[in-house]
Amino acid sequence: MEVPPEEFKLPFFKENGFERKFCPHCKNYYWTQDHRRENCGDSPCVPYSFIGNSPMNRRYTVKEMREKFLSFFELRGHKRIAPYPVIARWRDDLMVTIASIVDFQPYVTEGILPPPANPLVISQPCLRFEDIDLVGKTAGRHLTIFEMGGHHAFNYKDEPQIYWKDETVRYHHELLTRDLGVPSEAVTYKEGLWSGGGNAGFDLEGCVNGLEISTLVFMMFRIAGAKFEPMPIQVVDTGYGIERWTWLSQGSPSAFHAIYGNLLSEALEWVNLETLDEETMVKITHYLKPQSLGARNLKHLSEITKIDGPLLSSYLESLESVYAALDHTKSLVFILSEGVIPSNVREGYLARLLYRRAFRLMRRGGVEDKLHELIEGQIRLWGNDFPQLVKMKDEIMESVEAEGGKYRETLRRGSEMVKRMVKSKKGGLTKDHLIDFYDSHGLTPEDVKEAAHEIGVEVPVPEDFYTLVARRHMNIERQVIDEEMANLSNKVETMERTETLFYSDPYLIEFEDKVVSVIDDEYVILKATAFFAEAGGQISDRGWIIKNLEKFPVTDVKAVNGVILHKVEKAGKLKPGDRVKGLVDWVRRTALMRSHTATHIILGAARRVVGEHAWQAGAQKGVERSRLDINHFRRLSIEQIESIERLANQIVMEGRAVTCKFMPRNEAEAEYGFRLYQGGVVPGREIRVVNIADWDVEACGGTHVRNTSEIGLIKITDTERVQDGVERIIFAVGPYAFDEVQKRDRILGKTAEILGVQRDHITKAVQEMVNEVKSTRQKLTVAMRRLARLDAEALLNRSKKMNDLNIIICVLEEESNFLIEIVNELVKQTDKVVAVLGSKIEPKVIVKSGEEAVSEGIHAGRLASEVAELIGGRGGGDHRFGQAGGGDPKKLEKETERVLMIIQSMLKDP
RNA sequence: GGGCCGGUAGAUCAGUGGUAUGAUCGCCACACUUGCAAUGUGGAAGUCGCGGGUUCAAAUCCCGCCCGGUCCA
Repeated sequence: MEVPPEEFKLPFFKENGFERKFCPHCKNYYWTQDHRRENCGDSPCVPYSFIGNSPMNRRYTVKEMREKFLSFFELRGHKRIAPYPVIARWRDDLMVTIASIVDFQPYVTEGILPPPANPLVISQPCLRFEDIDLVGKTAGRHLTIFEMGGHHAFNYKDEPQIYWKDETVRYHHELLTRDLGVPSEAVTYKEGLWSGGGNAGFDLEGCVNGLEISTLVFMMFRIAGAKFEPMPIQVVDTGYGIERWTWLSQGSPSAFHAIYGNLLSEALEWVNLETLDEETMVKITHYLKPQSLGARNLKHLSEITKIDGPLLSSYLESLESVYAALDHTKSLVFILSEGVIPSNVREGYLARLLYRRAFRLMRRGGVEDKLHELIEGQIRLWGNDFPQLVKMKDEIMESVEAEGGKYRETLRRGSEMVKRMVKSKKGGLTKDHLIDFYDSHGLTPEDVKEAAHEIGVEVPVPEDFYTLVARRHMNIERQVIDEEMANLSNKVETMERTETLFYSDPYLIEFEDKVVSVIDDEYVILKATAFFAEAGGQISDRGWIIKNLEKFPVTDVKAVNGVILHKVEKAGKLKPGDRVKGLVDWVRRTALMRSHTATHIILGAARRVVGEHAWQAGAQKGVERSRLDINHFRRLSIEQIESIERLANQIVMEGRAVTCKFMPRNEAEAEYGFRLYQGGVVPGREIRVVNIADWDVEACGGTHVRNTSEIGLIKITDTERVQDGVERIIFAVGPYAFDEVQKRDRILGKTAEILGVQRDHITKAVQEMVNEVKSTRQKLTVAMRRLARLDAEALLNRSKKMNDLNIIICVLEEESNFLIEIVNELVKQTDKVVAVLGSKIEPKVIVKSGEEAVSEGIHAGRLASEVAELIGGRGGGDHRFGQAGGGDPKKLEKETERVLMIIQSMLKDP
């Protein structure tokens, strides 16, 4: 979409002599006061000119710049808002907070909720992974984590405007030029279109001396599929890159110098780069590009820095690595501080990706042992401004240790695999092998190269490696649409929402009502209902709808767009307007209420036992069994499980009050924080908050008991690892928990009875018995072998002679396994033997040819095949050993002569 | 959530339809040694992840499940 030429004809530009010009490099329009200017002022159209030459009036740290920004807008009527988490748990369309406006989407931007203040100002840590490959290569223009300073104004129709384009640009210009001293002519405003998080609008990008420092978005569209629709409100959505402003103020060789200060110096020392003086770094900065430096550029840079080519190359690589490692570890600590566990799914994968990349970057310089020190350094550096980091420090470090162990294990296993592969493949490794190693085993081409190098084999790495990997992953996304739900959704579109009696009184069993509608002779809709529809992992109620004296079983209950549908047997007999009675299956419902409250209690207990990172990763509340999945980086130990169980039951015994109430989303978040969203995103302006006194608070739409004592008993029956980083706790409640305890007791009792020992001695008795069985099995094997030897001797004595070979053909009353033992014993005694042994017990014939017999031409497999034909079966094998089956081995007795003839014919002429 | 790789002795793994005489490390015993280590000799150790199917015959082929790893959203 093109920016309309009139879009930014602002009074501010006119008053101050700004002119709209066209940038021939990037083909964008921009506004400037400098009439001789020939470019938009953003890189790469123009090189950085602020490095070593800051246009600002003093140097700022990130903290100072953030404060400068926030207080500037505070003084101008904006309310300062605390930052939101970097993991966007309140959204189901985004994993991470990519911009400050994300905090207010979609409820505020859709006009459903009021903003926390209007206008407001915030400095929001944001994560972006699109350009992760460029981090470090561009001196800090690309980062995975940055703070976005945003001042936002929300303008509603029919209400006085807070402010819009003109005032936004005035604020920006004032802060930049008057407060920070940047010459007004140095500032350009480039026109563009920004979209993200479901909204879009035209924008102006503020640039100074080659650096884009802000994006001023005037959000007025909602993105619906491929179309832009107007939004109900107009939102000033600004993004000030706090780190870039800081960089600009310092004019330092890279943004990393400005952001990390001493932590960067420390890291540079690790890789012996502390000797690089600032002047040299500045020279180098201009050569840091996304693409690798060509030979000519390298030569040129080598001349101006007076550093040897190869040495310079290694400096550049180390510098990029240190830069990127700093960025990645900062991202990592922010993500981990919010309870994310590195794993192979969703946000866990982002944490793993960051850890592994950082590890590899550090390893390039041989300093991967310093990685955890660097991570601690990040917590120290940012902990003052973001106390969550300090609070979670121990958990972060523990999680990092666990992840480090896993990665080292992956590398160890991988390098062994590479070495084996290299040894077995004489032709060397191909591109496909490299891709396989990466895709299936997490080894980068560098890892493979290194492992192969250790055993003296060189592996070429293709330039376009990651493109090849990406190509392999290109496939069409399949979209599964629930047709039934879509169909129902259409049919209830115009209906009123059903009144939810189960919220006003969760203990209501029986109610009277009128049928509103019947859909497809299957679903009955009432005006109000006490039947709970499946939601939040709680399965639906069952029960009956009664008309006159006829009972109609309710087999399922669904909620579609707030309309509750009762799936009723023989629903066709019910008509709109019928007076009916609803009766909820109370045994089932009580069990579900107990399970649901118990789930919250166990989650609270798990958090206290394993740590704050124990977020709910999923849950299902059933009648007999329920389960709760939690985030954790290790298997739960027996002790931890017992502690969780003990704590949970303590809460049950204490009889704590459980309250459920609807609260405005803003208030609930302010009071309880984002931990509310354990069960995932909860839609709506008002959310239902379930509070177990001083134990656990969650946004939840389920039915709960009024007091924890009603649960009676919680028994954890099992835990399992659902996937990396997720532990599943399976439990039973109330009578089902009691049943479970009795059942276990019964099993123990029965076991003790069978063993004939007291319960306390079961373990010992079983151990002894297992030992006994093992030794008996050994003795049996020995005895069988001895028997087989005796049989072998006897058979050999009765054998027929052919040439110098002993021929044995007979049918025995033995299983084929034992026949195999016999023939093995036979060849131990002489290699001049051919044996064809049939079994009377199963349809099997075993054929064995001793080594001497083999060399004389007897092929056991072929013999087995021919014998099989005689007895009506099939068979085969190799030259030493054959077996046949399927026919009747007893026929062998009558066919002895024929078998002898076959053997005769196989013999080579002497 | 999807793709890919894997599951065989305590550990790491060979084993592409025909007897698990499996390999290395570790373990045990004995020998050598003042002792340890090293070495030598011998030995123990396996429901081939689970369930079905195909076949005369399956660790091996097919299907389903479970578990682990890994890449990508």
